Amino acid sequence: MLNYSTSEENYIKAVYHLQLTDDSVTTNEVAGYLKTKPASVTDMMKKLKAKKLLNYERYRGFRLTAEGTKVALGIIRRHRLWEYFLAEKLRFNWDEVHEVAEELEHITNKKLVDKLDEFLGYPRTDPHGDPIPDANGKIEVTRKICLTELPVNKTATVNSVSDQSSKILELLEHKKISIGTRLEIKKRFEFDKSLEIRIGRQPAFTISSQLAENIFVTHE
Amino acid sequence: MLNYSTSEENYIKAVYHLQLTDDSVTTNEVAGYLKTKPASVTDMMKKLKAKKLLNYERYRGFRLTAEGTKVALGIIRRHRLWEYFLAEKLRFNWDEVHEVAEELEHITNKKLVDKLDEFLGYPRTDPHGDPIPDANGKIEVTRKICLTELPVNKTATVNSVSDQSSKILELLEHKKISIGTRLEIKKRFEFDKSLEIRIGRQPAFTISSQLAENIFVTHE
DNA sequence: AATTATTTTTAGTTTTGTCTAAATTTATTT
DNA sequence: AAATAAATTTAGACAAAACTAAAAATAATT
Ligand SMILES: [Mn+2]
Ligand SMILES: [Mn+2]
Ligand SMILES: [Mn+2]
Ligand SMILES: [Mn+2]
Repeated sequence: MLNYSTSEENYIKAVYHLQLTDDSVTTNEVAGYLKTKPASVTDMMKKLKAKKLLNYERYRGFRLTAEGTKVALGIIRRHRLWEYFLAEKLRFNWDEVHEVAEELEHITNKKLVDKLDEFLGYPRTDPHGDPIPDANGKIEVTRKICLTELPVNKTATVNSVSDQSSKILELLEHKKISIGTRLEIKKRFEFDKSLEIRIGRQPAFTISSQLAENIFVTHE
Repeated sequence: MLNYSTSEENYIKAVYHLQLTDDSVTTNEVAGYLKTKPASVTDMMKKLKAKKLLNYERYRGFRLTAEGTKVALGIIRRHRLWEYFLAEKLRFNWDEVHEVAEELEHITNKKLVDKLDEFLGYPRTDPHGDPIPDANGKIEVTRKICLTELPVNKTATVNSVSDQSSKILELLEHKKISIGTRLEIKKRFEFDKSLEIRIGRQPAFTISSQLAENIFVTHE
């Protein structure tokens, strides 16, 4: 496996994340995601195409090749292992891990990564609930749904949260909701799409539609 | 404290290390140390002078300013904390830690470094026996001498080893010498400068002058 | 279908860090 | 004190990664 620059890696990862929801990724999407300019994206996409990491015909958008996907999963593995390390070992808050992991992920030394994985006890998910690819690049596909789609009275487990700011963290901590919390919806209110939810045997309480939209759960 | 590029940091650290033994550091010394060309060194020295990190008049060599020294100690702190982490937590061998730490040292996030220090239990020295600067940039000055200079029959403690290759590690492991080992010289042989040394009550054995030259000890 | 708007690409700069080759300065010999 | 050698700096080139502004292609409207 060849080595890629920090910049190349950031673009590869961006395309990977964007193509999860979108089948073809556009120049403007990548530019928006990385806070860079469209012209810079075009330059880099040409380079990554030349390295056979993505398919790209001009004006047609991009998708990672199998090789590109493998590279992306390596970066994501490192990113999430470091996030786990920062949260579990260094007691970082949930909203502080991402920024530092964004730098640590670019150190590709294989022994470092695999020994870190071992040291951490082979964690399955990062502090945001996202799955960590294993040393072979295999990643768990969790069929998660948005809390807004969960049927009433079906118990589900909080799997991940899409917004990762300190503002949502503050609210989630106050409501005592975290990754792994088991909960069920008792009632949905049509007027403001707010939800009445219950955790275990505790009294039910209400959460806003804005919060519910950012919570993802698994059930059955 | 401003932020410096990876490249700037590598040069700052090189000058720091070189000026420990040499009162003025030369262009060729830095080029040799960093495996770069003299012309590149001159370019960077101009830049670091402009940033007031070192004193430099052309053709006259360089020395770090107080500010430059502070920056250097920050880099060395990060380098040695990561070396300690790699050796103690990830069970890296002694000769494998340097290369990875060379990359990790450039992540300057203060919280990361200070929390790592706390997690490691505020270690005083790295796996090679070199002191780790504290969060304020204070570093212990150990009056260490080369084993070749230790008087006969004076017990001393192995403090550090200047060569950090796997070849010296192999030999030291075989001889059961490591950082912290207490030993004394029983006899020096003029012919080849070899030394007969003893560890505790064990039988004495011989080491070569080439090995002795790379071992540093403290005594009293 | 023609016009307008949006997206994407191209062309040309800029910054950082590296290099080679030539020029200059300093150090060492004769 | 010249002459020669070594070290250092300058000049000019190059690659990576970013940018702006203009051109080209595609998409959306009228
Ligand atoms: Mn990154
Ligand atoms: Mn994450
Ligand atoms: Mn380094
Ligand atoms: Mn060390």
